[in-house]
Amino acid sequence: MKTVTIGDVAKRAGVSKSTVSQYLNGRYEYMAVETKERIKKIIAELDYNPNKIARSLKQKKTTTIGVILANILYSFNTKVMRAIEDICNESGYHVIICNADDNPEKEKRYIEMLLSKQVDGIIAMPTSSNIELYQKLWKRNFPLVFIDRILPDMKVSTMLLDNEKATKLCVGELAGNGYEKIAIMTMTPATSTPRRERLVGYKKAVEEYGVYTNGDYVIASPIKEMQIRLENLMESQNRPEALIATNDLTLMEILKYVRVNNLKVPEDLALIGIDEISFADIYTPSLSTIAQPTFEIGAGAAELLIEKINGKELDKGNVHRFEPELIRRFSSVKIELDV
Amino acid sequence: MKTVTIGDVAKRAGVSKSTVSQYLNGRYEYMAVETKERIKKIIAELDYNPNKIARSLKQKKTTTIGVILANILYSFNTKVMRAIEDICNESGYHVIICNADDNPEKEKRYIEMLLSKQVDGIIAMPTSSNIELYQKLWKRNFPLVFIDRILPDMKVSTMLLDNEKATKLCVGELAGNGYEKIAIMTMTPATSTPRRERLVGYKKAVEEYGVYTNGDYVIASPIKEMQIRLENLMESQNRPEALIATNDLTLMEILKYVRVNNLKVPEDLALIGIDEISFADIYTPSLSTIAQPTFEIGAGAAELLIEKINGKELDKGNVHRFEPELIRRFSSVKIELDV
DNA sequence: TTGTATGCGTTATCAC
DNA sequence: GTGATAACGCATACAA
Repeated sequence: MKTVTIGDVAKRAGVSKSTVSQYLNGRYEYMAVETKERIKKIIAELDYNPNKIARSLKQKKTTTIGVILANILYSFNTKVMRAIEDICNESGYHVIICNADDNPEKEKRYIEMLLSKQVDGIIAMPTSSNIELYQKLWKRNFPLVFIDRILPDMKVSTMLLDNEKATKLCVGELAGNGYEKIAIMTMTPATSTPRRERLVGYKKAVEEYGVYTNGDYVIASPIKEMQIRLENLMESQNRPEALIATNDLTLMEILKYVRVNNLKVPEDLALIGIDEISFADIYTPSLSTIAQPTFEIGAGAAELLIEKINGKELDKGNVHRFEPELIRRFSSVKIELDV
Repeated sequence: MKTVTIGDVAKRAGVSKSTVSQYLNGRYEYMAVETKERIKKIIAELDYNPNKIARSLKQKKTTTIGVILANILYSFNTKVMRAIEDICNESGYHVIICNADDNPEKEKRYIEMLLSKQVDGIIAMPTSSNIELYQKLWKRNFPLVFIDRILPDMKVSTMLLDNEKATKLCVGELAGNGYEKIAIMTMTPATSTPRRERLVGYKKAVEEYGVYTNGDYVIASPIKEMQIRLENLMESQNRPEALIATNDLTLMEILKYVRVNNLKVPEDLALIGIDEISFADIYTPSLSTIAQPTFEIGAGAAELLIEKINGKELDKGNVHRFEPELIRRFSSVKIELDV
């Protein structure tokens, strides 16, 4: 598979490399129609495909970006990724995917590899352990957009849900349906931006709506311990009537518990979860959720990044909050009569 | 952000570019320990990061591969992607993600862009409309591995499920539980490899197990028409006792129908689906499924591609079949007594 | 309108 | 042990 270069095309067409280059870059203005046609023909004949690596070297532009996220298997990330790729494809960018697994070492290696590959920009859901590295990029004015997480001490443009509002919607929905004892469950570590903010939103909302809460009603736990924590909660004398799941994985755990213990939803326990899950409409009862505008978040990040790459610095490190949307179904409703 | 090059390091260290290059590539053999240390220090000082684009140009190797799939949002694809990226990361490869949406035009553009970017190899779930293009690559001996779909007239290494066996397992499980009227539902177009093979498997198995079937029991339909088709099927006088969903999306549609019509599973309709869905264990009743070894398929494709890139052509275009696994739960069981 | 020369940052081949 | 120099394939002044 010996590669055919611009030189081969030039020779065969009896013109110089520059002329072919002109042709390739659409600068037909000062070109004879016949040369144009000849070059076109030869290119087809030789099946010539320009080497973008060489082009990138010269132009210092790769039309490639890197996306660093925890794990593409998580639904939010999958959707965000798809949105990013869509926008990038429209604009002629390629995207390199990096699953950093919230592992700072891995994240660091990815960042360095991406830079070394001269990507034009990076979109990341950053861990908080590579702050200096990101800070370096940011200071160099390297195109950078964060998703879902805010890092201290640097104003990098960030796209994320209005997390406080999301939990506020949860509490509001449950309170509005007459539930007064509302607990919340979240994954640990509870230090990442969304988890932290969602808890804050809960606390504020509980106060605002005047519903009951106590320390035991806020459960932050690793996935594996959730069943035990749920058991403790539900067997306490002050058991809640309703439970908020701060993300899809947590909701799944709660549903497992519900199933094993044969609880009736919402009679025994009303539920609402942040993140729209695939089976919300299929489950019985259907599950009320707070949907994130995942597509908008991903697309927004990609659009902004591309603007930055193109030097249109319309955004100087703002935090962009996206609206959560309550999708009311039946797991959060108050059932007065037996059905 | 003026970039620091190997030349800067060389100058500052008082050596030549060649020596720095040697250092970078770990050829310390003939290098004085002190030069080595000096270079090391300078590199740290200058925060030098080698430009892999330049390196790629010279070496004709980008350590990047492209993955072309229909849509990362589909669960099978997400998992396969994650597996590929894992293996690639271990081996120092980067992966560019391409959502072709089963659109031949898009697919073609992606292939050309990837080649133009000099990727070292491509993993694809190909449409059948770019056969000539793939054939060209294959003839050039360009590293290429397919997943999930077999294309005629070229022996490209392909990783996919033993699809016939998958539906055979479905029929076997249902028949073994005493169901005798077993229908199957698949998405159209039913021409892609897995859909075609799964139908074949069904037909063979129905014969083998001697259970009843007829033309109406094989439903191939676009997603949007499935509700109507299901209604027709279930309201016919010869309604099936059990239904096989050939993939997760189809199963979702069936579950919607079940919910709307308040059917009892498995009493009114037993179910089993190919693809392990996230809520199989949470749904009531739990859902029997045939799991694909998605991780193994993705990892296998990546490993083989990397071997090919490295010229270890251990595999000459074989078709690798992966074993489906029956996960028996309750939607396929025969209930004799009321519970 | 087209050609020549040079550089992009690196590696490879030889000398020294 | 180390250095000079020529590629890699393309783009861009500037010349013609």
